Amino acid sequence: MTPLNEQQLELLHIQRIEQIKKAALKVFARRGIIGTKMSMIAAEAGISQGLSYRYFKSKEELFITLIQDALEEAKNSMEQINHLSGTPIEKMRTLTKNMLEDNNKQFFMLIQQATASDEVPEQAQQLLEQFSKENPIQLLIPLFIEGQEMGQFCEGAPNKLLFCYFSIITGLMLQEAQTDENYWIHEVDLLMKVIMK
Amino acid sequence: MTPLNEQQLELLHIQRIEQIKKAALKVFARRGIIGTKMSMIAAEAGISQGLSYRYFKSKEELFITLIQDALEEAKNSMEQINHLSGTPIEKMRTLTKNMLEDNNKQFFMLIQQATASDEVPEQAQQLLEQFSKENPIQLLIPLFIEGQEMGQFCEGAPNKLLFCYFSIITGLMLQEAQTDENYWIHEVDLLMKVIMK
Amino acid sequence: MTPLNEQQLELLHIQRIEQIKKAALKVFARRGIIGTKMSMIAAEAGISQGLSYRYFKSKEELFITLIQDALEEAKNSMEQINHLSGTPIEKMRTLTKNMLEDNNKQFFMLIQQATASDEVPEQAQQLLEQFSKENPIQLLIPLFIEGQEMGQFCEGAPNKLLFCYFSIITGLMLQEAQTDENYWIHEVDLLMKVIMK
Amino acid sequence: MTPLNEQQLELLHIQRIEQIKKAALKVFARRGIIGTKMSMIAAEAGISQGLSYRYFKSKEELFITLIQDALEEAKNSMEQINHLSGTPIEKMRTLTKNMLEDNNKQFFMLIQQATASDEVPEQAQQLLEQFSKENPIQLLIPLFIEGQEMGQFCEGAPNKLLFCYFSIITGLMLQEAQTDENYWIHEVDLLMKVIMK
DNA sequence: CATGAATGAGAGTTCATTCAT
DNA sequence: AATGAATGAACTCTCATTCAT
Repeated sequence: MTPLNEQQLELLHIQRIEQIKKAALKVFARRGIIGTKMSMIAAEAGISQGLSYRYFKSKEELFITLIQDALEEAKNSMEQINHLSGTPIEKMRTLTKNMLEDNNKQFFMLIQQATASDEVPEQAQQLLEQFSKENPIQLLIPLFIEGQEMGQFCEGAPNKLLFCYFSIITGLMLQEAQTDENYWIHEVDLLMKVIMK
Repeated sequence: MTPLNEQQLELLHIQRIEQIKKAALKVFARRGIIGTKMSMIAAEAGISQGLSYRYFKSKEELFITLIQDALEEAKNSMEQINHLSGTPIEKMRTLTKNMLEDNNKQFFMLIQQATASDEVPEQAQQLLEQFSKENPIQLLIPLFIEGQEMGQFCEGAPNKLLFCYFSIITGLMLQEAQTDENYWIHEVDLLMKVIMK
Repeated sequence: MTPLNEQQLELLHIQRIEQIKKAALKVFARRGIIGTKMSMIAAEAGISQGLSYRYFKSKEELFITLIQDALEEAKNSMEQINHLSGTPIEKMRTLTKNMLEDNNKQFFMLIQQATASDEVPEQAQQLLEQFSKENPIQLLIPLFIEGQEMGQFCEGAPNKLLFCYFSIITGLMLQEAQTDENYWIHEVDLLMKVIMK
Repeated sequence: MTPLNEQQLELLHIQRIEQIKKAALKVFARRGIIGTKMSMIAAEAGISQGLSYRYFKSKEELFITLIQDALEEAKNSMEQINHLSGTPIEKMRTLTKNMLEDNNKQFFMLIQQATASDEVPEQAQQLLEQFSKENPIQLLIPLFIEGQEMGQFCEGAPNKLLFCYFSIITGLMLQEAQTDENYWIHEVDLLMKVIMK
């Protein structure tokens, strides 16, 4: 039993946190905060019931942490789109595929669960509202205008079109969430019809 | 010696049931079956906690009853569309507006909540599966084909287009569900873009 | 609607009380005070749920009243035995048959239920204790001694024999209570073996 | 890293179950299933309200388990009587003393409570009915006949005599149940008079 | 007087969180 | 650090009692 040095302990600590967060994300995304029992997360992570509490003060804190991650991830996705190369359509297609990917889908679902429920912790509520105010979706507007000017995208107020576009994504994910399938990732072009000419 | 006659009692009975169902629908639609406490429904209906149990054996039974109503309503909407007059586009527009109306929106949300959750009562589960099998959405396919033949609707497999179309509706409702606004009902035409040429 | 005069009202009042007491006795005797719902008594009496409360302040009061009646009845049975004619054995046989009769059986069961349960109202508890102290069973002791002197009854401490005798009665009633039969009333002599030579 | 090894945990688990069953038996035997609150059992066992639910799914399951134990115990008592040595009278005397012992008395009372109540869980009902059908009391009949042939027991249909005999036991226990005394265990011979010549 | 709808306190049960080991 | 047993607040549901009609 050689004691581990500080660095190794630190590493283990981080790994544990990630392990728990990953398990929690999977369960929260599917079942929401109320529908999720701490025992489910523990089972999913393969640890004991009490252990999560060494790393997160409460179920709420764990949920809030994940919401933060999810919003950050969402923001990143939006920001990075402008660094891609290609036409507006190609960029949107890439973004769409990215969102429908498994990992991001869980983040997306988590946000959806949180947005749709009245049961989210106060602080998560605030993060969501702040996100909604910052509205990173706005970051896509220049891209949209460019697309419209190029004649690729259809006419209309860009923010409305975008809102509509994200509604499809949301709706599809909810359907898919039940089936564990990844059908629509192959039908991206159909989804994009709503914004294309 | 009964102060009220049978007819009056029967009427009051029905009114109470409707009152409770209305309150329950509102809360269930927003919060799902687990997130909803019977005390919330009672408060919403302006009655005491115990009273609901004179009219519904349990929270589950109340929920199942509402799911039944919602599915019936959905089926009716689909069936009646063919009795409308007008072009396929006009018919779809009517259906869409109908769905986005407040009352139907709540039914829609309820079904969404039930479909998305693992915690629904067995019987509700079965009703949803049966509905899914019957797939009343199929009723719209002839309309779609007609629209495509008339050149109003875009090409593509009708069932995919329909699925996509309902995903938008779902997504929009979820967004709106939080705000109690009725914004998109005014933007029906934008939503229909996805199915139109 | 000729108004009834005071006497008639008084009569109705008494009849109602008897009606409720009779129904309550039947249900209490079988199910005990906790196992009995006021709605059961109402149903048995063929009246509405609320009506009992015009005649008895509470379920407890109704129960206590019946305990009083039962104890009184028991005392009477014991007292009257000495006014009967016949040998000690004949007297005991008469008493036994009397107890096993349907109406008295219910009183007996009620007392048994009350004695055996910890849930009886305070006041009922006191009545039972007082009865136990007065011990009307003692009234039978002279009869017993007479029987022993006549060589009809077996030897032994009369109070022990009596206690044992009543235990048989109790036990039999409990068995019969389940079956609604009146079997043992025909086997009185077997029961009496315990006290006879 | 588990502080206790598996064996120790297993042992603690069994001890807890026994602790809860013992407390529950004591309370159920006195108050029946309805009259018993889970909080009473918890208090009697010196544990918190929720803990019982780690070991028994519900109050009903706990009750059923105890009924099973009680019936098993009863059956064993009957079966073992034939393995004893001695005359029929001596055997019955042993059985009687055994039944009046404290632990068995509680089992007996539990069965009595369950038989007398309409509120027992379905499964407990079935166990009781099955026991009643198997009728282990029949096991005593050969002993009885032997006793009659030896001239120790009185004449008469053995099953009637046995029923009568058990009624005394039942009745006595009910009396004693209130007092926590063990008086009659010293007066076994008096009880046996009913079956003896 | 009589009804039965309505109330609300209290019981059974679950589960987030704590704690002994 | 890790386990899982133990706690107790909070939720669903029942039923004695009250009250409008």
